Amino acid sequence: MVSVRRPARPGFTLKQLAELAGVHPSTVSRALDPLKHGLVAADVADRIRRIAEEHGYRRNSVAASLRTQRSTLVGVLVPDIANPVFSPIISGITEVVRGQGFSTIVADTGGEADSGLRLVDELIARRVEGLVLASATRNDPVLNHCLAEGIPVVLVNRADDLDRAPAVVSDDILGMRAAVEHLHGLGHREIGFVGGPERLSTGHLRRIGFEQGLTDFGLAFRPDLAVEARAYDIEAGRSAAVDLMRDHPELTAIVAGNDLLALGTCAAIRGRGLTCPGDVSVVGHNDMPLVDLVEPPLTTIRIGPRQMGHEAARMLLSLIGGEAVHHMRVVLPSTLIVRGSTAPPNKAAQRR
Amino acid sequence: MVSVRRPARPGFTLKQLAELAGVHPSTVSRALDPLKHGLVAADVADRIRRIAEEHGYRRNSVAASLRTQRSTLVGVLVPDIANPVFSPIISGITEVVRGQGFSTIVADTGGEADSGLRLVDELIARRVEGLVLASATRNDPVLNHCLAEGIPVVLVNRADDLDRAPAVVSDDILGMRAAVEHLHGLGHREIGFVGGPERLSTGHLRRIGFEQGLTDFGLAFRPDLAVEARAYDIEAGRSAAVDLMRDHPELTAIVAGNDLLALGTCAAIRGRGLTCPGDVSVVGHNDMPLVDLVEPPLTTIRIGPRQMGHEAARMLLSLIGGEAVHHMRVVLPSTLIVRGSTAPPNKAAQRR
DNA sequence: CTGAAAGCGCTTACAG
DNA sequence: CTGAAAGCGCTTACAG
Repeated sequence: MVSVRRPARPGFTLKQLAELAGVHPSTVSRALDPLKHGLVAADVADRIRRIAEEHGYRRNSVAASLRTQRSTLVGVLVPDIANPVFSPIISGITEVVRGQGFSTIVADTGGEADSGLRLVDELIARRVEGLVLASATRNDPVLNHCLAEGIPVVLVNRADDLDRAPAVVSDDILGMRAAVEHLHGLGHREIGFVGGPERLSTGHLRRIGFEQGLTDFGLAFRPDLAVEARAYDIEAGRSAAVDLMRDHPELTAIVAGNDLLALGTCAAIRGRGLTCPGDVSVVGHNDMPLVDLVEPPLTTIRIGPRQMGHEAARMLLSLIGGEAVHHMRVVLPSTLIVRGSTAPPNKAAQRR
Repeated sequence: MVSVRRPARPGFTLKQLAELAGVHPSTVSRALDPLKHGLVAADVADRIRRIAEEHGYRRNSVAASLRTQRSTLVGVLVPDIANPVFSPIISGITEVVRGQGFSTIVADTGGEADSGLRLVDELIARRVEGLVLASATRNDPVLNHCLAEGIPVVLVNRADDLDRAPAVVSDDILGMRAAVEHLHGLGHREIGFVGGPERLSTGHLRRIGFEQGLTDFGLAFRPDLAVEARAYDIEAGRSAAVDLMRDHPELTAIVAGNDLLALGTCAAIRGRGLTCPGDVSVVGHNDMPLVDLVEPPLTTIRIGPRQMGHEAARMLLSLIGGEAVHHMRVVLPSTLIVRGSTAPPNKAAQRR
């Protein structure tokens, strides 16, 4: 069972503990520090720890932080904590930094740069030792600010255009090429793209990947085959897909920039009185929870958000430790997961 | 556009700023404190702020915290940050406390009491001023610990059996009664329950609500009509529903303790070669994202997790401010959302 | 192995 | 309106 500690005695400080133990505060400090209690005679250290326990001593890490100039705190900025892509990233980061005694402060920018800047200032005032930005745009004012402040910073899921900070991302380009390859293999030749915002590296690179995919298989790319949704959500995806299919009724397949855009695309397909995958196949990206249970179950590109968090945290800890980071962009592989939203093209649809 | 501040000068302290301005540090402290700069001559205050800006002064809130004995930090414990029920709760809490200058540290217990205790100790060492527990069981060791430590604490989503701490929850009982009412109205008379763990207030109260629902409509409750899933996830729901339907093939409807259990129940129904809602209707709880898009779209009870977060944060701030809290349990209403997973009973099914 | 001293960077009650 | 002093609770280089 769970051991319940002696209740805290409010205002019981290290100094008082030292008096009780009949030693100097510095000895108490050493005895209580796992890295230093070797410097103290074993019996003394034991006695101090026993008294600390009996009296419910609680170390004040605010005071320790001020003295050591280290907060053992890292900040994480996400554009939307409720977006299921970010929660495993956050967990992954926390898991790794906890191992080094760090805690994580998570802040939600709501996707707004102004709010991001305010939050970063607040985190800096709290002396966080480093920052992970999951919210970065391709040229991010918040990243500019962090760089100007000289605080260790790592990007995750999204990268900077100029690689001014290390980033851990999934292979956006290869993922979308795999999507096109899959559709081409099924026999599709008229393939469109509903992408995320171009100001985000994921929006930009996944579109590039789509284009490369077409080229890989000798299909002509024309700019109007790719539309840009104004946000990564279902409604923006639906709206963009409506436009795309209005201009391109010949399409038998659509690659989407993420799963929510894909779900919006499915809605747009139904809105035209068509079916997915009967008339139009759809591929998403991310493999977020429950997309295996929607109708039709979504074919998508699975990424490893938790691993991205792990890797980003490891890089941040290196940076904090003053080590050089050797890779400015760590690209994790992703996998095509084939489900029910893709099928060979319907001949009738092709004649439409 | 976004204004970029002068870069921080590392190690530039209030004392140095005071020297530059030719005033005493205490005057700088006052000039920079929005609540106190009225105490300083306007021209002096302006000059100080200008110099602070020019030199990239950054207040060290660690030092301020030590001096004032206030961290303006609150902690939030969740059992699983990746569970979409908790993200809006976290957002809601953060939104409210930010307004009072607080930041939020989120910690993920993974549902384990030991881990929760460790995390709470860490948060207390960081001198968080209060804690929101979204992870509480009906008799929670972590809550015991917080109570023993005397730290302000509020529960959210889940309550303590003895109401030893204020809690903000949705109306678990009424929600499940509404589910039964809906099914009864469709004509169902053989209704079962797949509930969450009884050690959680949601698991316990929703089952009670189910039982009351049966009684409301003159249907006999027998204990074996309700099974307990070992966790709030799809697989546990499936497994529990398999057992329930094996023992009760006559059921034409199943109420589930949350949406994931409901999705598991749907899987179990398909596993028996039956259909939902053709053979068995299913009702969930929470209305989590995407359950409107699964097949069949889930009939469920919608709660307001963000509002729960708001309310919990307001209560915590009151507690921190030393005010009395008048309601030990704030119960927010929930709403039945009817979708495709419920339909009138199939006569053939009833004869099975 | 232990102690004495200094100091991390702020804020605030007190005095003038 | 401003200054001087004290102190929040730790840690660590230095001395012995």
